[in-house]
Amino acid sequence: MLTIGQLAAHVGVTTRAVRHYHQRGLLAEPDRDASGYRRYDAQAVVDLIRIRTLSDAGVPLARIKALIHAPPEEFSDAIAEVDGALKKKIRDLAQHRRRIADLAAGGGERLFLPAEIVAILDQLRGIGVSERTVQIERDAWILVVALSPEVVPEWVQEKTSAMADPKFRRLYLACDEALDWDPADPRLAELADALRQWESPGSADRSRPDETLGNLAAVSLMTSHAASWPPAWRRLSELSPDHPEPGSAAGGQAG
Amino acid sequence: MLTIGQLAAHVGVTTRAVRHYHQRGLLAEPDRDASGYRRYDAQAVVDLIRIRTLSDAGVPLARIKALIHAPPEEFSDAIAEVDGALKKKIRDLAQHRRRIADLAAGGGERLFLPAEIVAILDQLRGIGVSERTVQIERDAWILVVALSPEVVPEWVQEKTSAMADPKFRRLYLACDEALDWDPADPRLAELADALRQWESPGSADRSRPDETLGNLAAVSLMTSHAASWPPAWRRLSELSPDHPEPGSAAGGQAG
DNA sequence: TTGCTCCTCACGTCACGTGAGGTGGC
DNA sequence: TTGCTCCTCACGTCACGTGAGGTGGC
Repeated sequence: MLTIGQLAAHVGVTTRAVRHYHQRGLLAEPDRDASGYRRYDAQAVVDLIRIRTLSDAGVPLARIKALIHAPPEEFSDAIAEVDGALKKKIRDLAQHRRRIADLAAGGGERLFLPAEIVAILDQLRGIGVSERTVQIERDAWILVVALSPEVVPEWVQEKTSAMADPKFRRLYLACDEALDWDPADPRLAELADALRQWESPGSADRSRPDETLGNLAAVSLMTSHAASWPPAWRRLSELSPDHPEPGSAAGGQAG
Repeated sequence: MLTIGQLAAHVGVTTRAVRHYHQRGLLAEPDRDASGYRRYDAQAVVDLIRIRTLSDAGVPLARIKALIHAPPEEFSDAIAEVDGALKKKIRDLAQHRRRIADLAAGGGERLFLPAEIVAILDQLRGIGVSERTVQIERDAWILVVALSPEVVPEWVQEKTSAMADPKFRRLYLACDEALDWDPADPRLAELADALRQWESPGSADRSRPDETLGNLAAVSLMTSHAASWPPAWRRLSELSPDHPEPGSAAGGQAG
């Protein structure tokens, strides 16, 4: 016969856990000895290991209580279900390992943006765009993805084909340099003109009305986001009334 | 700018969780709009995803709070540690899958007894011992393993070599048949004589004092366990004063 | 006698869940 | 006007952990 401490130690749980299982009605209260101590037989070891095996597998105590007294068929069905849940949990944990690895790798844009957009940001870095501007572009994309995920494929397409145009790349770099200019700087007007003159390579292929309607929400979102832009860019935006977002992720425009 | 619902939905958490992170100081409280609603920018999305990635990986919120403001080196050290914990958790879950599979497989003695003892029990079943007697033997072993694990290898050895002796096997089966006899049945005295006459094959090789001292605790344990035996076996025990446990797991005796 | 185990309350913990009661936006 | 989202308390949940205060066994 075992004391509660011997039972608990052998099964690898605390005495508090054993008492908790008594309280919840999972494990039968054993007889007491002369001094009121609980005395356990071998069956209690078997019962406790069963309880622990299920509990360690993630089964809630209330469910374990029901399963203990369930017919064999219901029990084995439940076990199959628990096994499926464990498999899923293992897959999830493997996924979490990949995600914290992304976290460690420099902060990991992969965590909060789809791969195509990460590729665009890397391309910007590749042509020499400053990290500050890349961050502004990144933040714009994050908001677009969060609020209007349905426009993302189209916008990515436009941005990608724009990036293939050397003129666009030059304009983007020019906006990048203008980041800290005085809003009264006369060169901003020139830059605004150049932006207006640049034509998106893909823009001729699309039907205007669809695009306008589809982007309405996203454009208004970008406009509110523009509040956090540097002064020079806000001025640039005022100088280009057709283009409310000079440095944004919005399709076909330099930033 | 995002409302709390939009932010939460995009990151895949509840609004309650976001407010909880504000309360715990993990996520900065953003500015409010005219009607007192929280308004989030892209950085909040980034911060929340970071928090969630760590939390999903099992890092306590208090630790996440410290890590967010930690230098990069401490951060990556912590990530490595978290990754190790995840690896361990995955191994543990794989182990739990194996254990619930044992549970489903007929209740699984493998769960609460070492393999060599399971083999002994299966051998008993193989020679035709009743399931009731096997259960008594099983329960005896469970108590021995729990209370005196150090004697187990020796007792297993003795029991295994005894089982190789045809005379022992016949005696064991005889005790099995005697399970429900009347305690006054005269055949019990004959059986007790036969038990006394049987000599363990390995007993001549051992030094008596060592054995006696080493088994003292276990023997007294078996004696208390004997209280749960059927009446005929208790009588058998009285008739064999040298052998207090006729049907027990104790080395060298028939059961 | 000392240290260890056992006993029974009963409050604490962790990361939120879940109404309760009320207001703002479309 | 209706339904949905937002707001702030504040108590509830799950599986125990952790003393508090006291007694029994070696």
